[in-house]
Amino acid sequence: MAVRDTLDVVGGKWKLLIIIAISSGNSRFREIERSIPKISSKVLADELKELEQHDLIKRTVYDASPVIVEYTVTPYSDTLKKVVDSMIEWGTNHRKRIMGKEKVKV
Amino acid sequence: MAVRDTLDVVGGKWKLLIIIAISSGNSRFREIERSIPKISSKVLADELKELEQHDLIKRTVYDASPVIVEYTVTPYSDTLKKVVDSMIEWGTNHRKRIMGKEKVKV
DNA sequence: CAGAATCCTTCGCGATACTG
DNA sequence: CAGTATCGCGAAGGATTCTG
Repeated sequence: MAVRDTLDVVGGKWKLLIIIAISSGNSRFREIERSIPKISSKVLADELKELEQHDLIKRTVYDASPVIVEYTVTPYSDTLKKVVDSMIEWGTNHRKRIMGKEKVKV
Repeated sequence: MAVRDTLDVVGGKWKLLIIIAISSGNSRFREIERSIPKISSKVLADELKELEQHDLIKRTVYDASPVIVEYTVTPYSDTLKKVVDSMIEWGTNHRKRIMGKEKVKV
């Protein structure tokens, strides 16, 4: 099933959030880490590797001192736009729905 | 973040697959279980409860002997259509890309 | 800063058996 | 059939420390 394939690549707790963070302008490791609440550096490092293997992000090392590493999204990750946008839309709407309900529901 | 809200509700390994299974015409517990490879009855039971709490599926008990229980998707679950469709589309394309190794261009 | 290494905890998920 | 009850593994995730 196709949905399963998608979940295998961008499922889990962090991957889409990381892609969003990078595409929002956070390119440095610490920037990404700070922009995602509650993520640890170990988890971030692990996830970045997987995303790079799937060609969804690109890691570039600049030979400075100290060394500078930049993460950017790849053109391929743009194909996830529909997925991300639909999830943003649904989540936004769902939050409104929950908010409106709690004053009526027990 | 909105995506996080969406992941909290339909994230994880099974929830979207269950919704798809039910909306595809599987309404009985064992039908759903059989239509989703590798899922166990415990996991299915747990997930069904959560989905019902989020008003994404409806559980109806018919007083027969033996008792008949039917699961159906709710109108609210239709709002997930965009999410599901975009994931099906992406997963399908991604599989082609993996198979063709570079043949499928973005 | 950008991670690697290590250790530890949580719990999602699974296998099996059993009940009404 | 439609679940529940246990038991428990393994992996995801977390905390801390350390290195270049």
